[in-house]
This record gives sequence, structure tokens and C-alpha cells, in this order.
Amino acid sequence: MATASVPESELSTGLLLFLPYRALESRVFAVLASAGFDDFTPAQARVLQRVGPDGTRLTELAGQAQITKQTAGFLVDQLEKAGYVTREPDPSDRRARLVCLAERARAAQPVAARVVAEVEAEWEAHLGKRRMAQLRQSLTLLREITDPYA
Amino acid sequence: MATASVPESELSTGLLLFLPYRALESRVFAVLASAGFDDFTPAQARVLQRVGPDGTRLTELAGQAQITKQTAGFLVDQLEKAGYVTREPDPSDRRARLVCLAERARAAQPVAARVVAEVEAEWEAHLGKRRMAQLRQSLTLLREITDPYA
DNA sequence: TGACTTTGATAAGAGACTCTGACTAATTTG
DNA sequence: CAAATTAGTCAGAGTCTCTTATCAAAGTCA
Repeated sequence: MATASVPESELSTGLLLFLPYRALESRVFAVLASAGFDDFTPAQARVLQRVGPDGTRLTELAGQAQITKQTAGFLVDQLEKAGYVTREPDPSDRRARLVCLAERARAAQPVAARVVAEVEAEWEAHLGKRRMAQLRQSLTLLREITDPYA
Repeated sequence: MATASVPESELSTGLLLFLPYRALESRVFAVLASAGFDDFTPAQARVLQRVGPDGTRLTELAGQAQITKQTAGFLVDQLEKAGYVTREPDPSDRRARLVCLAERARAAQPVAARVVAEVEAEWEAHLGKRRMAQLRQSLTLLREITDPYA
């Protein structure tokens, strides 16, 4: 039996996905902190990221972030105290409340968006336009079978 | 100026990377648990994953996982109690100790490897052989600029 | 060599995150 | 309407992570 040549990378696709994800998140977090948005934690940010423009229910946030309702509630409490979100009654269901973006979150958003664009530009410069586009396309396809909320 | 069409996906590349990563990790974790390897946590697993075949120093594990040495030590303590790793003196530096894989970790490895292979096969079936290969290639390239330990 | 700095690791304590279980209130269903 | 489901909260415990401080071994350099 012929000896197979060792592939250029022995890392699992999982770790290969994780490394750039973590790099991006760290960059965004660092820039936000130095821009004065240093009063929230990564866990809070991951929930905040999921709040839609018209508000999102706690259960929905918990589902998307794959944490329990209790944990989501705990994190939203803190985001609320720090002025990033408000809780409004949901007109369509009196049991529910909508978590809505507050002023401070709307101020942070463009800062975060700028960093994401910057990092993505660096990636595109390294990979080339073609490969970057293919990467996003493949990841979008992959989302169909890996994101329960796609 | 012509109005640009809305891209097919509005998700940031970061979230697109995260979703399949999380899906893979969850699958592996679930299968390991149902195979009897249910006595470690995700945080412990992320450290265990980094232990090399010849042992790895605590500081190295902490660096790769991007956690503090103290946190890494805390997690290794628990992995040691559960029988997944041992700590051996490092012959080349009497300050250091090598975290080494123990019997239980060697037993879990093939189970984990099988699930990873299974999930990657599903992804390849969805994307096609060509796109899957391109995806891994692009991610490997991206690692050059996003992994400080590449 | 001997003082100084760096590096590997640990200890103590506090804060943050997350879970399970139990509960209330509103809605949906049969 | 009664039963089951769904949205959310409360209480408590366990886990994870950090900061600060300390010790011991190794490296640096005058």
C-alpha cells in the first residue's frame, strides 16, 4: 500500500472555521472597548448582536444563541442596566416582551460595522477577490444545514 | 450611481464562520457524551484538544486557547482528576511540566474523529467535492493571518 | 559570578456565565 | 371551558474566567 502524502493542513475544518471567527470577534471587541463601549462582556455582545431592528423576544434570542431563557434573561438584564437595550411590551402577545435596541447600541453599531468591514477587507486582500467570494458563498450554503434558524 | 443589489446573505462572515463551527462542536460533544465520555465540559474539551502527542506545556495550551495560565491550570486539574491527562516533569526545563494525554483521552479520540469525519462528509455532500476542497483551502490560507500560532 | 529580568506554574478571591428546577401568567387547543 | 403549551421570571448551585500576588527555575549581562 502506498503511503499517502500528508495533507497541507491536518486541522479539522471545525478548528479552521473557529480561528478566523475568534480573530474577528476579538478585533471588534477590542475596538469597541477603546471607543468607549467597554461596559459589556462578550457573552452580552453575542446576545445583543441578535436583537433585530424591530425588537426580538427573549426566547428567540435564547434560541438563536443556543442558551437557556434564564441565561438570556440574565444577560439582557445587564444590557438593559448599561443602556444598550430596553424591554417593551409585545403588542401581539401580553405574555411576551420585546428586547429593543437602545441609543447606546445604535451608537456602537457603526463602530462595529467599520471594524468588520476592515477585517473582511484584509481577508480579501490575502485571499483574493475570487476566493473570498467563494468562501462566503460556501459558508452561506453550509448555513442551510448547520443553522437551525436559517 | 446604480443601486447595488442586496447580497444573498447579509450575515457577517464572522457569524457565517461561527454557525458551522458550533454545529460541529455540538455534534461531537453529544456523541462523546452518549459514548460514555460525559465527564468533561466544553471548556475542558477545548483545552484537551490542544494537547499534542508528546505532551504540551500549560503555558502553550493557554496561549493557543487564548485563556490565562490560571484558567488553563484550573481546567487541566479537572481533566487530570477525570483521567484524561497526566502531568509529567518536562526534562528540558525543571520549572515546567508537560500535560500528556492519558488512557481515557486516547479512548475518546477515535470516537471524536469518527464524528468529525461524518459531519465533514455531510458538508461535502451538500457543497460538492470541489467547493468543500476550496473551502478548506481558503480557510487554511486565512489561518496564516488569523492564527497567532500558525 | 552575581544581581536583574524573564518565564512556567500555582494560590486565593472575586466576578461572570450557565444550568436545573420551580413558578406565574397569557395563549392556544381540543 | 379545561388542559396543554408558551413567554418569562426567581432561586440556587456549579462552572469558567479573570486579576493580583507569589515562588522557583532559567536566561542575561556587566
